[in-house]
Amino acid sequence: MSSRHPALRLFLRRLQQRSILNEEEQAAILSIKGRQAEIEPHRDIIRPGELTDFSCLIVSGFAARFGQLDNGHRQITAIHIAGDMCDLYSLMLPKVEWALQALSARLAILKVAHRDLLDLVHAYPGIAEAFWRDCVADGSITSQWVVNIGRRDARMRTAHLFCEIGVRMERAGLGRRTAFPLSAVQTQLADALGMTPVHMNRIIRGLRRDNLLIIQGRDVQVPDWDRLAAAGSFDGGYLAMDESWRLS
Amino acid sequence: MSSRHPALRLFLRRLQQRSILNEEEQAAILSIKGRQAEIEPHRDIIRPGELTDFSCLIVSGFAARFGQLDNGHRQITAIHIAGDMCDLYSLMLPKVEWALQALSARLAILKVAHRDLLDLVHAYPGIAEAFWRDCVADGSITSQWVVNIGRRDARMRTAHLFCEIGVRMERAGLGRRTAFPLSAVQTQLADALGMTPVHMNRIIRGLRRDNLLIIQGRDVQVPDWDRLAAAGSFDGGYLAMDESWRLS
DNA sequence: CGGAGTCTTGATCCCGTTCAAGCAGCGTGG
DNA sequence: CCACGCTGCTTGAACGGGATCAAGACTCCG
Repeated sequence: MSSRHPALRLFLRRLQQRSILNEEEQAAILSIKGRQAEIEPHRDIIRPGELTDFSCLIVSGFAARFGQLDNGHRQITAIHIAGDMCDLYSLMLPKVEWALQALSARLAILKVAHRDLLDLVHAYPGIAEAFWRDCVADGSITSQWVVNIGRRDARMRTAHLFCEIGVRMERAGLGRRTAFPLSAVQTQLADALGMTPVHMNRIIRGLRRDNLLIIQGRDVQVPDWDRLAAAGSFDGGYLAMDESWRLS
Repeated sequence: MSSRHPALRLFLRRLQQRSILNEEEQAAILSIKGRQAEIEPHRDIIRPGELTDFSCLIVSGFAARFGQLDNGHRQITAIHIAGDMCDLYSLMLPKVEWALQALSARLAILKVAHRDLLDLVHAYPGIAEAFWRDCVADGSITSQWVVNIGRRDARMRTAHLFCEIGVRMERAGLGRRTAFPLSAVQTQLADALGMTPVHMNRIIRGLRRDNLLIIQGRDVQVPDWDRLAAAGSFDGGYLAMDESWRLS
């Protein structure tokens, strides 16, 4: 049990980038109660087919939403960073269809009961709208992934993903878009981009050779943002994170 | 101006498949006012970058959400059928990032002012939740598309898409999953599945040769549903259309 | 020191693209 | 009535991006 958990500040900050919340609503968000848990890598937080009664706020680390195929292949459909309430949608559709899994070692989450979230939603219309809006933004990102995987070649795809993560990390206050931590192995990036680990490796090597990316252990650096953005023809509008949203 | 428009009945039916609405809320949905319009094919209903103040309820025909790339390539990220309020998400993020376009000739829509929808949302919490839930379901479908395009080969992908459309048409009361109208040309299906029109043609020919699909003009028939579903390893759970959702 | 996981590299193969052309249906206009 | 042009469907041939198979190298850790 914890109140005013640091992750709640991140979460509130996230919501406020897209929605306006009054004092009372802000306080209500910050007083959300949850149970913290550490998740080991490759361990499912949520298994598809289950009926859930909680959502997961990421405290630190990375998590991903997985789709799984009969033949054992997996496809990541979303990557979540600290401050994301990564399965907020399960509040509306508690029978989840997607596995949620730690991307990296050292994933810490805060499990928040649906009951508590629903109470918030019913008591504060502004919070309901903010949650709804965040679910829509999540969908916008997923749509962009469809475009990315469907119509861009491997190199563009990869550059685009690094741009997206960079911008999201920066806006979350977890780094700069040109320098941020990313603890995901190449196999997982491949699963996110719909390609094989071998090819993922070659593409990343290429990006490093061309000095578009510098990757050292868990740290990513972008020497020249504009060139990387051009290589991925990245336009962050779909992230719905600039101020133009702030109209009720 | 119209009230109790037939499309509103479809829309209400859609909402009620996922959410519980009381009498008053049902009546409120049915009394939504809108301006009907006929859209020509290849004409944008909504252009990306615009600020919208209305949403589109499809009366008849098909519409699609498009992502566009610098090189002119397009990727469809969602297909909408009659009864879909196809850009409900713009209610929360009025600055749209996606083009919305007629997929077929003979698309009729009902333009509904955001103002009216927001009034409904504020007056009836049940409607707000139903709208929110539908946005989440839309996101679930988009996630499935990521899996489909990212990890399935062309034949599976195609079979999967036909299964999805079949089930959605059936649930909307617009046909049976084994026999439904679909007015989309092969080029557009290719844009939805991230492939070239030429290859799309070959795959469809293959499915017809194997008697998995019968396509005559605008009508699709599925001689053996189970075989088609197997060919696409289709499991409709992600559509969130069975009754298990009906818990508030 | 051995083993597991990750990164790296090479060789070969194939699914899907690309380029190109022919064909069928259909509305339009001479 | 046929010629035409347009749009969508179909087919062939050749190419290439990414997959697949296989093995070696590095790092971390027990």
